Amino acid sequence: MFSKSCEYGLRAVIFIAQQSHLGHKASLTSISQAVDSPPAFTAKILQQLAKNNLIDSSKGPKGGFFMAPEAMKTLTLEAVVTVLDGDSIYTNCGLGLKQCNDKKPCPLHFKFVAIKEELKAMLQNTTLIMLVNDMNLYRFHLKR
Amino acid sequence: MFSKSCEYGLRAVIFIAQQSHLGHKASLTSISQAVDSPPAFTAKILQQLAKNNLIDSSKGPKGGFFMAPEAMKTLTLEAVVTVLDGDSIYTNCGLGLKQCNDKKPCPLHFKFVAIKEELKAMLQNTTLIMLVNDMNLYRFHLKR
DNA sequence: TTAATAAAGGATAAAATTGTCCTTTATTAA
DNA sequence: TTAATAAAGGACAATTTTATCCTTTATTAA
Repeated sequence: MFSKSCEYGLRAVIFIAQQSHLGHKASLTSISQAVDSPPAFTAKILQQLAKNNLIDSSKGPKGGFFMAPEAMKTLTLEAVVTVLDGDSIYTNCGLGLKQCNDKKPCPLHFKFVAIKEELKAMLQNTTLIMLVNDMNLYRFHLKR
Repeated sequence: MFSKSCEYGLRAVIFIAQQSHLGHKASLTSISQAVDSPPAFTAKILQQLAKNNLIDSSKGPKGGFFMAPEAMKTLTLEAVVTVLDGDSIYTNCGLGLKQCNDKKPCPLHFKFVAIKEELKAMLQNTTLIMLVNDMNLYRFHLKR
């Protein structure tokens, strides 16, 4: 479904949101341990997210990755996925046709549209603060 | 969503079904032209499908790939996807956790379950004969 | 102002996926 | 029985994705 980059990125962002909600910055080391992802590879992913302003970062001692409380309310999973994997999951043809739409559809076009819309809606409607709140109510996991 | 192998494979199988419904065998050359896929690569995919008995093949002049009318009624897209990509799309965790289920879920587990079930149902409920019939009623495309 | 800390960034490396080429095997028809 | 045809199969090549390592830059606190 998603690339490894995107899987690690989503897990990392959720962890960062959780920590930020507690008033803590998260270091690369703490993140890759918390979500069980390769540190150096995770660093690249976090760089990308920071460059696109989905998360904040600061260098030096007491530095790390974090999110403003405001950002947590507006940042959606869809934004994270779009930065890391592009919008191909929502927009691309299920059979891989370059041009596939209502006017010129593949045989599965109309069957896929509904599913892809649902996926997109789910990701668009889920903000990081929602997940942080969920995780305070229930035991959810970010590793293994 | 699907691998290239699976995209090509699905397109090829649909074309083969279409041709078989007309009483024709489809050669590798005709298939890769009809669905715009790399011939040698497509050959490997068709080999896999034939070895798993999703399609039939015969060598020599007048040979090619084909499906029995019976098979067309029972073969589903899900079977094709499972042979080429495995069941990871339906079963794997959206965040890439090795163990993610109702008892030990990731934060997105319950949100993903519905979507993955819908995708699986769609593929399971779509037989090749259905698509062949659809394509006789409406102009659907298998290339570009 | 220096030492320590931590992210940013560049250069590679490993692995997986995608893709090609060539030989072998089976089948058909002349 | 031979020549032509077409899939099967093996070996290899290119590309993309995943992953690592090392240097640079910024920040903090002593």
